[in-house]
Order: sequence, then structure tokens, then C-alpha cells
Amino acid sequence: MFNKLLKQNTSAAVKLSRSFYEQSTLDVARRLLGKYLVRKHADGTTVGRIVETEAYVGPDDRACHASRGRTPRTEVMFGRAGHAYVYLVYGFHYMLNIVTEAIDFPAAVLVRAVEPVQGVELMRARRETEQLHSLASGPGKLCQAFAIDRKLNGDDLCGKVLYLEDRGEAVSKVVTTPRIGVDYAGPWKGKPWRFLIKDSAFVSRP
DNA sequence: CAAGAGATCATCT
DNA sequence: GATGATCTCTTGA
Repeated sequence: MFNKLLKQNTSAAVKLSRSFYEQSTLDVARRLLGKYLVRKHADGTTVGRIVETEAYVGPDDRACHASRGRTPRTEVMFGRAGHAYVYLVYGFHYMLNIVTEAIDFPAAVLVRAVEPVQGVELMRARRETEQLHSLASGPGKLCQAFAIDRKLNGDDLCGKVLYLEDRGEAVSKVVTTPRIGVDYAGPWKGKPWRFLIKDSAFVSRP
């Protein structure tokens, strides 16, 4: 009993710091697996364990929005690592990305799916479904479940509203695949820059 | 189950 | 004016 308490204390959650996000985008995408996404909101706190990510790497990656130049929309990606890049696709769904690497190098990691951990009832209400496995198994679903919209674009993930935690979990089994929905990206469409926790039931697709 | 359509809007040409 | 880093529902095996 005492040992158990002690163990929990030593593996307390640690908020990810700026330096974590300043590393290479592929490393960050891989290392975000098994980290916890925390969202504080007036309606309550939601937490999810990240099980799926994708890397979007710099001006040459034609799947990356910034490959078409520095525009008002992509400005955040050119800024400091550790900030949120949130945008709307297809007129319906928000996507949550985390800016990585050095200032002026536009890159980010798309958070594609999390396993619901805390605030599950709140997620159910927002998503209007009972199914645990479809609460946040996709980038659009995740943003709906966590109440993430364009108001969070540019938000600092080293702040208190939206951030990530390391809870001392080591993820060893990782699968990579090409990224989803980027068929237009020519030579870059086949890059194995999508990262999944192997056998997780909470990913958007195998 | 797989495939297809429709929903809807910010962004850039 | 075209186009998505998607989701859900419907249709038909």
C-alpha cells in the first residue's frame, strides 16, 4: 500500500516543456505517443492518451500547408515551437497541430487520435455518442470531444489551458504508415510519417 | 463491410 | 472559383 503510493509519487505527471517541441518533427511525432493531452475548460477538464500522430515537415513537404508559402494562416507554423496550430478543414472539422522545431522553420505534428482518460462523460455529450471508441479516434472527432476550435489557434502549450503531460509511460511498440488524406502531395504522399501505438483500439484506422 | 455522397467554409488563386 | 491533414450516413453486396 505504502509502496504503491510512493511509486505513484515518483512517476507524477510532468508538463512537457518548450525544449521537447523544439526537436526534429519526426522525433516529436514519435515521442508524443503515450503522452497525455490535457484540456482545461469551463465545462470541465478532458484528458486523453495520444495514440496517433502525423508529422508535417517544413517548406519542401508538399503535404505541409507551409509548402505553399508564408501566409496569414501558416504564420503560426513559422513561429516558436510548442504553440497550437488549429485550422478548419472541409468546412466542418478542426485539426489540432503542435508547432515544432526552430523559429522560421515551418513544421508541426498533427494529433490524430487519443484514448479517452478523463472527462469521458463530457466528451460523450460533446460528441453525441456513447461509443468510447469513437469519441476521439480521428483529428476532427478529437477536437470536438476536447472543445478545440480556432480560438485556440496560436495558444501556448506551455500554458495552462491546453498542454501535454508525460506520465512516465514508455511506449515501445510503434507502427508507421503513410499519412492520411494527402494524395495530392506528389513524392511526399508516401512518406511513412504517421505514427501509431501498435494494436491500440483508439486509432482512426489501422 | 465497402464505397459513395453530402455537408459547408476559410483560404488562396 | 476551387479545394481540402474529415465525418457520418446511406446503399448494396
